[in-house]
Amino acid sequence: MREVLAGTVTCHTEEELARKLARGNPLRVKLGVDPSSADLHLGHAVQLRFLRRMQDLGHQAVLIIGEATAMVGDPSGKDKTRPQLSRDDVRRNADTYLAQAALVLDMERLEIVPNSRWFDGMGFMDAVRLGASMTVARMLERDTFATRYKRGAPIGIHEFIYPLMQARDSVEVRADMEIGGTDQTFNLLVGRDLMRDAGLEPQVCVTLPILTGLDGVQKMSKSLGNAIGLTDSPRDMFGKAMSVPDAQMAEWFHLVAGLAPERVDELLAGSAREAKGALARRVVELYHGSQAGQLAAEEFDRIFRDKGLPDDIPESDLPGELVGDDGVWVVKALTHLELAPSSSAARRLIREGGVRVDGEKVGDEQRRLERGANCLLQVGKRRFHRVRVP
RNA sequence: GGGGGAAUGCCCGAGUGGUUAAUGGGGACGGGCUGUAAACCCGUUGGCUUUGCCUACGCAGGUUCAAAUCCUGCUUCCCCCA
Repeated sequence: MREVLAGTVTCHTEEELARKLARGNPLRVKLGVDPSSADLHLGHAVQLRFLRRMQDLGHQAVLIIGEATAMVGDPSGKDKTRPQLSRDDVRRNADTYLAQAALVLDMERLEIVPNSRWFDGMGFMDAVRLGASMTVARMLERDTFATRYKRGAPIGIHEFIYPLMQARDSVEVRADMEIGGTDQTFNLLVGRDLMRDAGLEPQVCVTLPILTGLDGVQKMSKSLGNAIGLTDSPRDMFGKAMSVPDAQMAEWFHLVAGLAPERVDELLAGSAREAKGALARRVVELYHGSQAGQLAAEEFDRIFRDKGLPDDIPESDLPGELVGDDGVWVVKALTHLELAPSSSAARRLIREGGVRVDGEKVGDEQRRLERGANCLLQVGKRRFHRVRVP
């Protein structure tokens, strides 16, 4: 029991969990994921890691791929309506999603179920019946709906359906436990109601903490640009982890590092710089192996402490059409390489002294790279690109 | 079904006929400081080979020498009444 609940926020209810565990059968632990975006980040990993722990404790993990629900869009924690995705988007996302989940879960012992399996077959009247199991008043109790309603922001009817669909999944897979972030509490609890209605023993609902993003303020989310993706390169992971605010370190250690609590206390008691280095290294190790962690740490020191160069600077040849008699205009090179979004922006960067060629600041917006040159472009402190001019 | 209000740049939000890519804040980016932290300081933040030109204030038209600002229609959202 203690092992199961370590690191969780709430559990509805602990008594029921104890009862289920006491029977000695493996629990069916459900996690629903909406492949609304293809990339998983450390925030998702908090839940995946919990699921993995349950697997290691001998329980059956059930991963629901929300093919149907993703097309509706989960209103949780959103202050506006989410876009609805097409089936193709969803399918495509689901594949990459699973590949990334494999970084954490034991895929051999994972039950993967798309919820389109039952929703595709449902008729309109079935959906109406599903709707009858919930009241508007209860929906409006929800924080996200309440605030949106009060503020006069739109709420689509389909958004009321979402929790019911998620709950229906629990009935279909006969979940013993469903896990989710704390923002999922309501959705998880609806699952209990529907299971009871269906004559099943209600699932236990376990909520997990929501990881704060790199900005230290908002929850980690790709669209907010404050996320570390599970497939980020070791260097990016390390660098991003180093930029986590100090105040967030303890949280990150607990939620993403998976280190022994004594070790965490020890690190936090020491120098902040060292502790964060250990955290960053740990993150890389988890997803790229211990050697990568070591290398990333060394490289980081070299680039940022010793102001050196990274190992693998991307290289490319500039296309011939950019080359004039006097070579390639730096501004064009920057936009072509996507080191700047537009040539106006590239000019600005030059003006601000943020562009270097072979380590030297470019002072002239008209600066060219000579024909046949092979030089190192740098934008800001961390973006490098080596180019050959034909 | 009737009445009223709103729509501005990445976001929030000023601006209600004329020195204007459009006050302010947030975010982001660049520079300085540093531990790629925080705090702080400075700068930038529509596009274009940029003394200039082009495109922008929901969409489409119109009035005017001149419109984000006025008029008409449309779209979307909100509120009140039914």
